[in-house]
Amino acid sequence: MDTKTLCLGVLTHGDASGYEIKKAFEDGPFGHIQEIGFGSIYPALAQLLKDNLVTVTQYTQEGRPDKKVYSLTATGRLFLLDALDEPTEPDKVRSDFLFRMMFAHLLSPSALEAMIDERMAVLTEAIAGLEQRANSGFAPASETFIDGYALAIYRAMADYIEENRYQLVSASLLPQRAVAE
Amino acid sequence: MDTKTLCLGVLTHGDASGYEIKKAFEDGPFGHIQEIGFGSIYPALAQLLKDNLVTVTQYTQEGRPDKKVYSLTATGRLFLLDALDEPTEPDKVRSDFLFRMMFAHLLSPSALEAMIDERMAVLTEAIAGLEQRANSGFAPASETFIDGYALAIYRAMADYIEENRYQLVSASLLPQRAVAE
DNA sequence: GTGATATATATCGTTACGATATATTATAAT
DNA sequence: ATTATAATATATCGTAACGATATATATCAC
Repeated sequence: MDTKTLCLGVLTHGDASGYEIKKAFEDGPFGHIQEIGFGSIYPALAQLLKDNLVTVTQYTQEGRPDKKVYSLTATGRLFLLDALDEPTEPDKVRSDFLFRMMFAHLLSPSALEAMIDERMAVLTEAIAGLEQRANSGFAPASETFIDGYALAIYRAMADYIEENRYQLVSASLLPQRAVAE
Repeated sequence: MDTKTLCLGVLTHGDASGYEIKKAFEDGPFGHIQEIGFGSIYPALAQLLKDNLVTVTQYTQEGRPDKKVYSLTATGRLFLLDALDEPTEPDKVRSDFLFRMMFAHLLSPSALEAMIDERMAVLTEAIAGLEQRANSGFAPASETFIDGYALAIYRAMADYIEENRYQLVSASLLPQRAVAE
């Protein structure tokens, strides 16, 4: 799923600027699907415009910079529908945290504990945020489903780490063979 | 965590070729951390060699292509240790599946069911593989921890989808407003 | 008042990704 | 028996994405 298709997806929820599309992938309804940066969004929007999959209207704002609001065209909508019909790619994960845990035996116990504590803090905060959102107002079925999915995963992560962290910490307390050899 | 550091990480487990490094990120101990392709690995190894973080020995094999086996240098090991000491980046996820679930209301019920069934099949297979590996032999604490972590997440995903899929399917049965408007 | 956060777009160099090419052997299927 | 596929092994190349940076203003907290 490339950035262009991702942008088209957000635009089905209503017209938006590049900045607003980014926000949708941060805290908004697309927040747990993936992250995208401005360096991907603006070139993608320029390309979509060239291909007539979106149109743009420029709004002059007082105080703030001009806003370019993009709208989906009929062709754009069909393009998205076609993309949705293609085979689903497997999920892609990259966990800097897990990579570090792979080298628990090379870390000092205190450094390791600090990493795990930091990770737990991030998870606890994410869980609290999702719980709050779940109890506040109405959302479309898809958003409720995805928020619940993310919540279930974060809880599973936090529970697992809390119950098994001692395994890594004891490995860290052993003589650091890999460094010594 | 860039590809170069990822490669150095694998090499702490012993000398390896580019091909073997890729395998380590497929089924091996690094399997649940992230994916990397040859297009990333070979240029990374060339760069590491240039920077004297690894050395290479070429083995002429009968039948098979020549094998270039890379070894970590002392400098390379220090480089990895320094990288491990830097702030941990947040996990990055990109889920083509969740993106599609966001548009459940635009899909036909049968297409949606097929996507969910396919996803469940992938998860069930991953869970079975991890359960088998958990009951077969001894592994370092870090690998046991990471496999258990992955297993906990896959189970949480499968359980959640099985219990909440009806929410999406009923949304799909409603008139497709977005297309009709 | 000073620094941080939010709004808003854009570019640019480096990285990474995905597809493809090449070559051989072992195994599986028809 | 023959054909196809998977596995072993390296490498490149065009495209896509990422991360940092630049620019500009307003609000908000300390």
